[in-house]
Amino acid sequence: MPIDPDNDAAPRQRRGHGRVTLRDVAAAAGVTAITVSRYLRQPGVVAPATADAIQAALSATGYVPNKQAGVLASGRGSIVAALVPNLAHSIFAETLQGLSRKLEAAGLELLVAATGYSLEREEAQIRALLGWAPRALVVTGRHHTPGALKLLREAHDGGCTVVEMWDLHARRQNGFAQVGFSHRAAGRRMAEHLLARGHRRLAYVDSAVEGDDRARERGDGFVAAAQAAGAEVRRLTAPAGEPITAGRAVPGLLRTAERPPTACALANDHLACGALLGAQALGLRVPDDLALLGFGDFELAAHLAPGLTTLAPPRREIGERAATLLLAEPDPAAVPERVVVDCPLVLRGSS
Amino acid sequence: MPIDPDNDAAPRQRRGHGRVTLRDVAAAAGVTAITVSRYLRQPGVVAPATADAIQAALSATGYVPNKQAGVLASGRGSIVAALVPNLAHSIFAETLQGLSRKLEAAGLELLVAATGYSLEREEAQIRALLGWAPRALVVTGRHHTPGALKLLREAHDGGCTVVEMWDLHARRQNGFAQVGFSHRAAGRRMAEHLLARGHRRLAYVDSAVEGDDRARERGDGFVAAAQAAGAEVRRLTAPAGEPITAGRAVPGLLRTAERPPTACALANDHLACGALLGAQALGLRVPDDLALLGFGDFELAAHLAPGLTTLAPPRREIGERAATLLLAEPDPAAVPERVVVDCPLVLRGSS
DNA sequence: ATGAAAGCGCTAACAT
DNA sequence: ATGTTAGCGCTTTCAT
Repeated sequence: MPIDPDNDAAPRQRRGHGRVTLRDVAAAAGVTAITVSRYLRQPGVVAPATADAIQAALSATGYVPNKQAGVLASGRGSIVAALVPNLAHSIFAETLQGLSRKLEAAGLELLVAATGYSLEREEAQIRALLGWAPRALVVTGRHHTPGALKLLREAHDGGCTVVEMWDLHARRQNGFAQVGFSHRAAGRRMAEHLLARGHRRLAYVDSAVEGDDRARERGDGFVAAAQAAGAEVRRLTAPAGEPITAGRAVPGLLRTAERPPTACALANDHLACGALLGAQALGLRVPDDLALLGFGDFELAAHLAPGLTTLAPPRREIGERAATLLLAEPDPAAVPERVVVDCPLVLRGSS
Repeated sequence: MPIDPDNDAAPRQRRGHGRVTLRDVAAAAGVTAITVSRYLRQPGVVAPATADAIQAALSATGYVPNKQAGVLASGRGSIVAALVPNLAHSIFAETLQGLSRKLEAAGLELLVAATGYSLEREEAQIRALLGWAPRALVVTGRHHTPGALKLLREAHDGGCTVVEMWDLHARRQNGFAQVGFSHRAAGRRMAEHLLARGHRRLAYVDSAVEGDDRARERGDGFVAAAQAAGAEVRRLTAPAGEPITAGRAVPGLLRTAERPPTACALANDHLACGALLGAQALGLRVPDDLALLGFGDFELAAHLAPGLTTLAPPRREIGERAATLLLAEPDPAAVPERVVVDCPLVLRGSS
C-alpha cells in the first residue's frame, strides 16, 4: 500500500469518477496500462511473471473495465440492440430469451426496447439505440417508417448487422438479414385447414391491438384463401381489453349473423382460448357447432378441453437464429441471409 | 457542398469509423463542435441564427450522436441494467415491460440479462453490465453471491443506484433500494386462507426449478404458519418439465398419501392450473375434495372452472416502481428507499 | 514482450 | 453566445 504522493496540491479540475482504471491496475502491477490491456484481451502474450503480477493487481483493485472507453477506442462494441412490440408478450419474451441466451454465450449484451406496435416509436428507438454503435440491431417485422429504413440502411452500411425477425420479405426488399416466416402463407394455411375440414362459412377475428402488421397479414392470407376456394368469409375485430375476456365475447358476436360461420380463426391463442370458453358458455359444441383455430401455441392451448388447434411459431428459435445470424456475419459485403423457419399447424380437438 | 480539400495524401493511420461526427456537423454549420454539442443539450443557449444553421446541418448529415463518447466525457450515462431469472417468464417479462416504459419516457435505455436462477451467472452478469457504467442496476431478489454483493456495493458507492426487486429484506440488510413484498408473509397468508376455510391437512408444492428463492420462502412461510396452527402439512416437489403438465400430476401424487391433504398450495399458477385440471381428470371435485391455491394470478387462472384462487403480485407495478425509484434517487447519500407493494389474495372458486 | 504517443468523439472547465 | 484546451479510459499504431 504505497502512499499516494499526489495528494498535496489544491484539487484542481479533476474529472475522473473515482473508479479503478487500467492505469491504477498497471501501477499496482508495476507495468503500464497497455500491458494490462493486452493481458485482458490475450493473456498469452505477456510474460508469465507479468501475468501473475497483473492478475494479483486485478483482484486486489477489483477492476471493472470501462466498456465505453473500450468501444470508443477500438470501434468494436459488444452491444446488440433488439426492438420488439412488447416485452411482456409471451411470443416476444421467448424470442428475447432465446436471443439473450445465445448472446450471453458469445459475450455480448442485450439492449432492448418496446415499440408498442408504433412505427414512429420504433424510429425514435432505432435512432437512440444506434447511438451505442451496436454490433447488431434486431427489429421486429419488415415494415418501418422511411426514416427508420434510412437509419437501418446507414447502420448496415456502417457495419452493424441488421436483422428483421418474425416476418419475411418475399424478395429481400430491405436488404437486411431476416429470420421468420410468411404470415400471409400462415393465414392461408389456417383457411385451408378449415376448408379441408369441410367448412364453407369462415371468419377471421383480428385483435383490437392496432399496428400488429403480422396478424393483419395472416388475416389477409386467410380471407384470400377462403375466397379463392369460393367460401363465405367474414372478418371482424375482437373487443378491446384483456384478450381472453375479449375472446369470450367472440362466439356471441358470430351468432348474430344471419348465417353464422361454422369455423373461426383468431389473431392469437389468447383470443382463441377465450372464444373456446365463450362458445362453451353459450352451449355451443366445439368443434361441431363452431370450429376454432388459434395462433401462437401458448401453453394454455393444449390444456383446454378440447385442446385448441393452432399454429405454432418457433418463438424461441427465432431469437436463437437471429443470434446465430448476427454472430456469424462480420462481412458487410456478404448477401444478408434469409432464414425461413417453420410454423407448423398443431392439430388438437377444437377443429 | 464544398469539396473536401483533404483527400490528396496517402491514407495514413485513420481510425475513425466513417460515421458523421459532431465536427462534421459543426463544419457544415460554420461553427465549432462545442456549439453543436450545446445546441443538442440545451437548444436555447445558442443564437437563433446559429440554431437554424445547426439544425440544417444536423438533418443534412443525418448525425447520430455517439453515446460512448458522450458518457465517457460527461460521466453521465443513460443506461439502466436489469437482471431477471428469465426474460420469458410472464412475471418478469411484465416487470421489464413496466420498467422499460417508464425508462423510455425518461430517455433511458434498458440493458437486460437473464440469470437462469443462478447466482453465479448473476455475479458474472453484474460484472459485465457494470462495465457500461449504468446509471442504475436492477436485480431480482435479495440473495447474491459475496462477490456480487461486493460489486453491487462498489457500484452503489460509485453513484449507481442499485434496486433489488420482487423481494424485501426484513432490515435493509444490503443497503440497496428495494421494491417488492415478503414472500414468507405471502406463504403464511396462503396457509392462513386455507386454515380459515377449515382445512387441517395441507400441502405445499415446490416447482422443480432450482434457485427460485422466493418460491422456496413462500413454502417456508406456508409450512411455518400451518404448523403454528397445529395443522398437518407436507411439502413436495412437482415433477420436472413443462409446468402445467407437471401440475397435472400433482393430485395423483397427493392421493398416494395415507391421509391425503384436503388443500394444496403451489409455487405458481401454471402448476396450480395443471393441478386443477389433473384433479378434475381424476374425478376429484375442486374445492370440495381438494382445494387449490396458486401464486401469480396468470391470465389463465381466472378462466378455468372453477377459477383459481391465487395471490396476485403486482408484476407491472414492481417494474414501474423500480423505475420511479431509480429515476428519483440522484443523491447517493440518501437512505435507499424500501417500497412495499401489495400482493393481494384473489378469491375464486378453487378454494 | 513491453512501451510511448496519439486519438476514438464527446463534454467540462476555463476563457473571451 | 461562442471558442480553446484538455481529458474521459481505453486501444491503436509504431517503436524498441
